[in-house]
Amino acid sequence: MLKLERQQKILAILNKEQKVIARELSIRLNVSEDTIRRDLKELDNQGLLRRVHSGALKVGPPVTDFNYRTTVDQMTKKALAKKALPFLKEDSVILVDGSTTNLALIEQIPLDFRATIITNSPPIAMALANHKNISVTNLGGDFYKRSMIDIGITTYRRLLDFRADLYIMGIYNIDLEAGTSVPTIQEAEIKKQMTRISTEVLSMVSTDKFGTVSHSIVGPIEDLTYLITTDLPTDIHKAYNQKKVLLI
Amino acid sequence: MLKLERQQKILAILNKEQKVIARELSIRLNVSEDTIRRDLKELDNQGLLRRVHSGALKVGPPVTDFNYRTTVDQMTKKALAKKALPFLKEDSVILVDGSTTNLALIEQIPLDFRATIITNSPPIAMALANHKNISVTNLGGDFYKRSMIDIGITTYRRLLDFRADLYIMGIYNIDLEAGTSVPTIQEAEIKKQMTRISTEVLSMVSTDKFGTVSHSIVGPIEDLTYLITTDLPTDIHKAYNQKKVLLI
DNA sequence: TATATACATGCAAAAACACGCATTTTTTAG
DNA sequence: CTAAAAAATGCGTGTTTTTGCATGTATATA
Repeated sequence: MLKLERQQKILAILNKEQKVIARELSIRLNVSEDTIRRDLKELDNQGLLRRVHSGALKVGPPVTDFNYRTTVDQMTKKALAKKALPFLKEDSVILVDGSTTNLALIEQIPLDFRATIITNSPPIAMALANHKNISVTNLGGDFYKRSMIDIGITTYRRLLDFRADLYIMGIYNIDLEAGTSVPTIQEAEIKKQMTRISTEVLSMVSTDKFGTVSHSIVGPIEDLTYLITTDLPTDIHKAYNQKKVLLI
Repeated sequence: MLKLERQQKILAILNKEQKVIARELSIRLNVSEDTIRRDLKELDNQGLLRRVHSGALKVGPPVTDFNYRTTVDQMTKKALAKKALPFLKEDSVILVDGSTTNLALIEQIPLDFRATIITNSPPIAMALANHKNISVTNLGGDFYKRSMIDIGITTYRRLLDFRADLYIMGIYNIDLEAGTSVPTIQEAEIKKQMTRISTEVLSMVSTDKFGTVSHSIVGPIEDLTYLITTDLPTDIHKAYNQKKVLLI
């Protein structure tokens, strides 16, 4: 059986049964569990399913999915946010895209902080409702519910009207060679453009995302000005220090 | 059963029943209490529920004063929403602006309803996250936090690109002679434009808003196609029936 | 205070997993 | 059509995750 054909079948089964179990699939499709695991990993990178221990789940519904996207717990996110906070300069223009980690950062911003924030993420705009001195601009566009962000052509074109001092990029996957990547091409395009119009780029990354690659490439590591991490193994730390990115 | 699947089930149960008890869950989900406890701990770390002795409680959405701006109680809003719902046609393009009453309506829409919804209200977009058959477009613009809507020139200009079958207008003030009005001129301009590009206009109004006027006029009563009300005094009812608006 | 219940911790077994490597299959180039 | 290259697959090995249980501790309720 062809690889692609098999993966289609997996998706079909998943669509019907809401979940799949690796061991079961290896029997039903007459291949080894390793092959199934490899398939599931690829499909997960393409955002077509959600890989979990022993199998995979159908993607969505969006709200739960949005909450569950990262396996990282609130503690890690808060730690990252705390380290990133000093890089937000008062009275600057900050571009923020959607991710639960970015949301955690936004929630840490002092209530009297002065800045202009541009975002394509409605949850992030709403989280800033109580900050009197932050003016918020929503980019708008086609609302992509799974990530709770606006994407598409109109979002892209709106970006042409802006310049930002700092872009806080939400990271799905990061790899030393491949750079940063995301499951959908629309998201990748938006992130590329956001990078282009910003002087500096900051990203917060939890350890488990290192060395993972997804379907659509956003850009090389060099695009990042600051890379905020916690508990990074020394070998990875060394490797990234070669690149011209400020590792925090 | 897959771990994540189980955790999703716990959240679903919690969402329905407001609280869960560890011992109960271990029976309902066929796992040991230890496993349930571990699940609850993880979910608590992710901030998805609040762990308490013997079980867990539902964690409400973060409260903003936006939720309580209007004096009208949730009951009235739900009653209005129920009356308005039949006017939403499947497969139509619906323009919705921000208001707590409109939000209540959106929340009543069946999960499988098919439509295109355009809005300048992030909360409304987010409320539609679970409706698979509704495509949502965010207008974007300057985020006006007090009303949680996007306003300003860019919002206005984005509206030039759209046509809608129905515009659901949030009402601040309504008066027989003065028509509908809002506190800020920006909101008025947006509402005017939304009216222009829509075939029909629907508004839900609670009794206390009748006979009130605000700073910026949106338009005459005749602009409204449908006016949804409850418990309207007969004298007001009669007066409005003179105008060519369908009073419900 | 007494007693049952809930809890944290450590441990062990089973299952699932990642990784390297050899083998097979498919694709590409000549 | 054939040979080389690339990709996909399966297997062995060691590691990680998940789960349930046993033990001792903490907490609630009468």
